[in-house]
Amino acid sequence: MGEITVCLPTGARATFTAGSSIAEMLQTLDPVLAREAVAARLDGSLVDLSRVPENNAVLEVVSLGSPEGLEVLRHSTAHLMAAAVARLFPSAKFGIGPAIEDGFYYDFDLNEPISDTDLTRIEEVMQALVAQDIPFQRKVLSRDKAKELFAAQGEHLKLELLGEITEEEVSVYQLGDFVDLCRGPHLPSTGKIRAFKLLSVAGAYWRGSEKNKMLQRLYGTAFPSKEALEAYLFKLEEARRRDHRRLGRELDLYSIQEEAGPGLILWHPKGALVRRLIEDFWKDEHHRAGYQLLYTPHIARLDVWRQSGHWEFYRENMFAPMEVEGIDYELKPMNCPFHILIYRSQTRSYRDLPIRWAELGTVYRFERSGVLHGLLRVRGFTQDDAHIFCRPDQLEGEIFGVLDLTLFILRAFGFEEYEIFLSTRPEKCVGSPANWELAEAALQQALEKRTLHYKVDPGEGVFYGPKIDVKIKDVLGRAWQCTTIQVDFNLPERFDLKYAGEDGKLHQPIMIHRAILGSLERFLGILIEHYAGALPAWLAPVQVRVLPVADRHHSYADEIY
RNA sequence: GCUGGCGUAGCUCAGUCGGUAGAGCGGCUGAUUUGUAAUCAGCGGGUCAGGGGUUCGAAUCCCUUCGCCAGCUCCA
Repeated sequence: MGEITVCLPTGARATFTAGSSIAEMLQTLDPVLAREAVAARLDGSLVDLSRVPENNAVLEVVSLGSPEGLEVLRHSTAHLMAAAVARLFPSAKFGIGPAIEDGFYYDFDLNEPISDTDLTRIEEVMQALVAQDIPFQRKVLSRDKAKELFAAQGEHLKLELLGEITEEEVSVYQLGDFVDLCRGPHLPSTGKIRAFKLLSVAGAYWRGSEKNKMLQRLYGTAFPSKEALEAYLFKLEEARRRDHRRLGRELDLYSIQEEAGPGLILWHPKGALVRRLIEDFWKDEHHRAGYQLLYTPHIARLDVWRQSGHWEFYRENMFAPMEVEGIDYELKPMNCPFHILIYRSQTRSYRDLPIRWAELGTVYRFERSGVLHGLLRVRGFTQDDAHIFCRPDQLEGEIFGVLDLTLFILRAFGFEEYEIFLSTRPEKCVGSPANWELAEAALQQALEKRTLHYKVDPGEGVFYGPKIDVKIKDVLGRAWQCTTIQVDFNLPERFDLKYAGEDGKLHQPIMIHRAILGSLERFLGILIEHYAGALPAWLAPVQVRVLPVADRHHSYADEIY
C-alpha cells in the first residue's frame, strides 16, 4: 500500500496510507474544520467526504455555511424529499432535483396530483429519515449498468438523461432503498439536515420545454440552522405583506377588473396622483438633460410595423390588427417607429445631432394569460421611452448621458443598489462588425468610467445591437429589471435614416432606445413593494390628514387643511 | 398557453346530507365629543363569476366559458 500526501490551503499537510477517506484525513489535518465540513474540493473538484483520494492532492473544506456548502445541503435535501416521495407514491418516476437560488426542487412524473396537504405528509417522512441518519452512498458504475438499473425501475426520465451522458462511468447515490442518478456531492448522511421546509407544488415542463410532458414540481428550502430557515420564511411572509396587488387595492391606487379586461390597469385618483408626480419629475429632468418630448398615436397602419420588422419578429406579442376602410391598423407594441417617422419628416444635418426625443408612450402587448401579474406584467403599459439619434462619434458621450440620467432618477426614488448587465453580440445579428465593436466599446467605456460593477452576458444582446440592462434591488434584496439601454443598427437601416455629414455626403445615424423606469405601471408596483405602501412624502398621494377631536374644531380643521 | 388550486356582500370569510344566503370589518343614518388603529344603536348591501345541464328543488352535483393564484415557458 502506498502513501498519499494531502495539504490544506492553510498549509497544513500530512501523509496518509492509501485508502483513507477525506473525512478521516480532515480529522487529522484540522479537527475543528472537519466538524464544519459537508463536502470537499479535491484538486478543484467538489467531492463527498467519503471519497478516497488516489493521488497527492490539495484539499479544501466545503463548510455548511459557504455558498457551495449550502448548495450541497439543498441538493441533498432534494434527494431526501425524493426518497420520501418514493415511499409515499410508489408509482412516482423521477426527473431532476437541483438546488436553486433560495432552496431546491424536484420534478416527478406522477399520475395522481400531489396536493398542498401532501406536503405535510412528505415532510413527516423526511423528518423520520433524518432521525434515522441514513448515509448518502455514492456508487460508480458503467453507463450501461446504470441504464439496466434504471430501466428495471421504469425510470424513463433517468434513462433519457443517461442517453445524453457521454462519460463511460456515472455515479448514483443510494439513500436507503432510493437510488438516484446524480453527480453529487452530497452530505455524508441525512442527520446533517437540520432545517428544511417544503413550500409549494406546481407544474413544470420536463427539461423546461413546452413540447414535453408536464411534471409535478415540489419546491422546498433548507438552511444550516433553524434560525436561518425562520429568517427566510419571515422574508417570504414580508414579501407577501408588501404584495402590491393587496396594497394597491387597500391604498386605492389602481384596480384591474374583469369587465375591462385582464392586464389592463385602471388608475384610481390616488394612483393617478402618484403617477403624475413621477411623470412631472421625469419630464423636468428630461428637459434638463436636453430631451424634447413627443406624443405619438396608439395605433398605426400595419405597414409601419411591417417595415420596422415588428410584424415579422414580434407578432406573437402584438394584438390582432383591425381593419378600417380597407386598411389594417395595429395597436402599438413599441414607440420607436413613430419617433423614426418624425426624424424622417425632414432632412437632418450632422449639426442637428444628437437628437434626444422622449415620450411617455403607452404600448399594448399581447401577453399569454398565465403570465399576467398585477402591475408587474400587464397588457397595456406606459414606457418612459426615449430615442437618441446620433453620429458614431457621439455614441459614447450619449451613453454616458443616459447612464448618468438613469442613476440620478433611480436614486431619486430611493434605489441605490443595482445589478448591471452588458449584453454583447449574439450569433444571429444585423449591422457591421465594426459598428458592433464601436457600440460595445461605448457601452463598456461608459460603465467603466462611472466605475459601475457589471456582468457581461456574452451573446445575449438583441439581434439589432448590444445593450445595458439595469436591475434595481429593493429592500428585500429582490432585483427588478427596469432600465434598458439598447443600441440599434437595424431600424435606421430599415427606415433608411440619413443625415447630411460634414463631408456633404449622407450617413446613417445610430439609434439608441432607452427606458429608465421601464414602465410606469411596473415601476409603481415596485415602489409599493419597496416602501411597503408607505411612499416617500414627495410621492405620497395623502401626505397629511387633519383629524378634529370634536365637532367644535371642524371649522378650524377646514381652515388649516 | 400548460399543470394544479380557487371564484359567496366593497374587504376577509362561514354556509352541514341538494331544501332558495350569513358573520365581522367597511358604508349609510342617528347618538356620543371622548387620551391613541376596534364607542353605542339602527339601516342598507348578493345575477353565490357567466352560460348550460341533472333535479320537485342547485351556492352545493355535472359540462362549459371567463377570471384569479402558484409555478413552467416567455418578458418592460
